Amino acid sequence: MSGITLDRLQIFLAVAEYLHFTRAAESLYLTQPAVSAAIQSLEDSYGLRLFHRIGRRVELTDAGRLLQAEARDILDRVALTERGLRELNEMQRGELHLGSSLTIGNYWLPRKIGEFKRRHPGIVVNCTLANTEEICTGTATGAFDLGLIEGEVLPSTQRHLEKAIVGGDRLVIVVGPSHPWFELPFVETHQLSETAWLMREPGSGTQQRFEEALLSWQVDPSSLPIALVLTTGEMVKVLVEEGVGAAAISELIVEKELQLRTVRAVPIIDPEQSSVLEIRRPFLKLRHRQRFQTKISRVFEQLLVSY
Amino acid sequence: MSGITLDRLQIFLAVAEYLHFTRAAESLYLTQPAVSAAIQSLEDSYGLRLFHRIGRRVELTDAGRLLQAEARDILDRVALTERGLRELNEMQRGELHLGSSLTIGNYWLPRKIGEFKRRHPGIVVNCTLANTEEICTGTATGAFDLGLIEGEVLPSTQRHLEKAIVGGDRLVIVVGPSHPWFELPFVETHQLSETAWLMREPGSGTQQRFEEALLSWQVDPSSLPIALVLTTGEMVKVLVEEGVGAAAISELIVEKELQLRTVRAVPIIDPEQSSVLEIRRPFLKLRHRQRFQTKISRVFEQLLVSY
DNA sequence: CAAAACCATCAATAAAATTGATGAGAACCT
DNA sequence: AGGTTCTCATCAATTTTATTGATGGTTTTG
Repeated sequence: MSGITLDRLQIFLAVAEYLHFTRAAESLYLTQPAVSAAIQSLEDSYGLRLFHRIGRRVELTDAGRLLQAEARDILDRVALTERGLRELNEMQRGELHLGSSLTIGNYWLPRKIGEFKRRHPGIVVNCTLANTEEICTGTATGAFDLGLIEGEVLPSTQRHLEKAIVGGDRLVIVVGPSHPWFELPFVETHQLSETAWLMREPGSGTQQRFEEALLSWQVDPSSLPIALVLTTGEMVKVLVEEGVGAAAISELIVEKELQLRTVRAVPIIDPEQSSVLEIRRPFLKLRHRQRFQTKISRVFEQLLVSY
Repeated sequence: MSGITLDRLQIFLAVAEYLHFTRAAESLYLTQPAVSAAIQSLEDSYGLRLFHRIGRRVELTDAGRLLQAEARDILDRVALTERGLRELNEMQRGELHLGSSLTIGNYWLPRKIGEFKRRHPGIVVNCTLANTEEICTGTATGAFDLGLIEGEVLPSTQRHLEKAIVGGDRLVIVVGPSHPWFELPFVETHQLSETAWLMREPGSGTQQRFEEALLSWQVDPSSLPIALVLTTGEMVKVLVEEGVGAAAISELIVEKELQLRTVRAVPIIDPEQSSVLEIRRPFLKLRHRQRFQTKISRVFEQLLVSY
């Protein structure tokens, strides 16, 4: 009895089109009285007539013509909105906000994103590279749908975040062609302090993991002669190629260089057990515990763990 | 259970505004479960979530933000349509939203509104006084049916607005009875710097126009000794009566005082041409270019330009 | 002038929204 | 920590609303 509803507008439009209550009713799979009632409630709400009932013919009044134009507009708008929501759900469009730490973002994630874009070209993927700390807080506050880090989760955000391993890499000890180790089949742990080292800065995940590994091999990290401290893996790589020293670096960063033999990954051997030592490092996927996850985010997550 | 309805959009918007189901329910005089049900049926219809439920906090999702914008648009449209229908009925009820700058609103518009109310007593006239900028944006966004300003149209809104001159006023130079100029037949432009001045603040339309006029008379505005800067014409008027100094002020504001001879409007003469100088200023009527104009608005507009 | 077409009306039914009460989970406050 | 409060989800019952099928009155048509 009260006011405009979308159903009534729909009915009104049908009547305005056919100028015929019964036919309009049929076209909407309704009965004729339902249509009459709908039109009447519109008319009663505003104290005017939308149709002239001239005998058994129906014509639009001025008010009816006004409403017809408006109703079309409104219903079009609603249809557009529905389509927008549906598309959002069916992943024909939408956004995915990723936050990733540097190594993952530069060397591991691009393939995943590429695959995702291939399957869902309509989705805009927005990937922010930052340090672990920023990825954790960003994921906790909702700036990112998913976060990817190599290191440990920032403790203050741990409560809000769910983590899972989605991959990993190895740190390898690399040297350039002019380095004495380049031709050696392997190096033993106690030899590590016999060369100059290129290091990442202390805060970096790579550096932390490397020192952790050294300790587990009973090597004192401070016994290694440090030639230079650099802030990106890129710089380390180039200087290793130049022969400035040895470095621990993600295998992902030097993949091409290893193929081209401009650097070599020297196996490290534990002399007591004669076993090859490896420095493995997990990649963590972070997600807010409670925040609702969009379908897009779920699908991407699926893709991350799939291979 | 199915699809969009206007009621549900209304409910959704309230929740999106308050980010609080219970408060949204109260604001609409509903119970909280009704609100929950409405939101859920929207969410279920499209298989997505509109709100993050994080603990006891509620946040909009991307989909929610999309819907919020659309819903506002749709409901605005519907409201406009409803108004249009009501007003079409007869001009016996309805609303007219005016936005006006201060001088016009206080001294010029009341007569117009009075005349309009005499002819159409059933129409509720709602007149908002604000500065030029707010009138422009309000008219552009549809908060006002018509806007009235003295100055220039805000550039960022110009695209949406249609302007027309509907009147104007003159700025007059006034002094109180104790002022030396009170008895002079006229004052020449070069004498203007020989008295203290009461000014409006720099942003005001009156002040802008006055300085513009001074420049056109080859008088440097900064050469005028400023006694006081005030934020309303009212205050300026009273202090001029007290003899504190001279001021440029709309003739409309001092109409009664001129009659009572508590202030005098001193003619300003260009000494070279011996001609009386005037500061005229147009009043502009603003209207949205595309938005549907109600009958009431059209009628009022007619009245504005009629005399 | 009868027959058909058409919309309005009505009582009965079906559907839907709304309510009030309750529960579960998280945040807040000692 | 532990109790309290806040908040949204859920549920059965109720009220409101929409729809139906049948019918009646009016106008057009043949």
